[in-house]
Amino acid sequence: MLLPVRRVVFYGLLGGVLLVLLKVIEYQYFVRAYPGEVYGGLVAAIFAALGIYFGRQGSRDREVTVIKEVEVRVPQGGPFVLDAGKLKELGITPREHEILGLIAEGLSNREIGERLFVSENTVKTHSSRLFDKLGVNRRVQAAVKGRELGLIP
Amino acid sequence: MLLPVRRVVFYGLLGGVLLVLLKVIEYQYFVRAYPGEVYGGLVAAIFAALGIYFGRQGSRDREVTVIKEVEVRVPQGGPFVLDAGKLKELGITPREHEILGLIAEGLSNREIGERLFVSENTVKTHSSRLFDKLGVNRRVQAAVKGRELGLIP
DNA sequence: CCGAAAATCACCCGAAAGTAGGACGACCCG
DNA sequence: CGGGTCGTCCTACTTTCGGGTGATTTTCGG
Repeated sequence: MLLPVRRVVFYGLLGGVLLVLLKVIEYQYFVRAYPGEVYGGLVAAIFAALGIYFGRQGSRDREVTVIKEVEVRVPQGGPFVLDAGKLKELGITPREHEILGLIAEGLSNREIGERLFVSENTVKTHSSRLFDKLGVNRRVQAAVKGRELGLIP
Repeated sequence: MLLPVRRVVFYGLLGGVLLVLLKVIEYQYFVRAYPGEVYGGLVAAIFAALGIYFGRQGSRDREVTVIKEVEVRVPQGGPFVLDAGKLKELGITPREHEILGLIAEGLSNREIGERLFVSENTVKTHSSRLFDKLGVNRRVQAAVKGRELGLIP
């Protein structure tokens, strides 16, 4: 979109050009052949059209900013540092650790399997062993404990 | 805002009135006193102004919805403060909130029922409605979202 | 290269979780 | 009073989880 000032200038120039143009053809046959009302009407129509065009142009992308606030809550509190020692201490393998993270995000075994391109059965095996190592028997508890131990954010 | 059809009609009528008006004053002194260019310029200016005005009118309330992401950092270091507004906003009842907390602790439905001295079925009903209100369909997701929204520690 | 650890997959079965619908009493409020 | 919300409980059904057992394949360090 052009700047308002520029448009005004452009508009003025265009108007001038048109007036000149009309004045030129005026001496041809137009105005002589038809009464003054046609002349006025023609000018009126042209400028009305131009006015509408530029008027719209000027307000085309005027934004009525409707603030649709989407809260992105960031549970901050310092950057997460993984407790690698705890992992080794509990004998948790990388794969199991990965699955722990996905469990804590609320994914089902099926979804985890799809994301990691393995079968649901595999996920179950991993999570089962993970639960053993964490000493829990439910995935929510695994998530809680994993967070407590600093294994996941 | 007027309807497009209506505006066109109104516009046409207004144009006619103006033409008539001009024709009337034409026989007074205006056109006789000034050359035809002034006449044309006048009409042009008037209609250009009208065009701009109505052009803008037509596109006045077109709104562009801008989605603004507002990051809200949840204070995590300090003591937990419950976001009671969120509770009301989501229509979560006290009982449902209570159950959300127990779910996030890793309790099973049966255990929750025992702790609250209600049947497991009741817990299921509550949690089911809770999931609806939170827009989730698994208890782990409920726990995650509940924490994100500041509903639980 | 060999073996242990890790990762993969399968099958079964019971328990838990979740879905869908209805029902009923308590309470509050216009 | 009627209507709305809340809490409670139920049946019936489907899906997901968790536990157990066993087996094959990858990977990687010694």
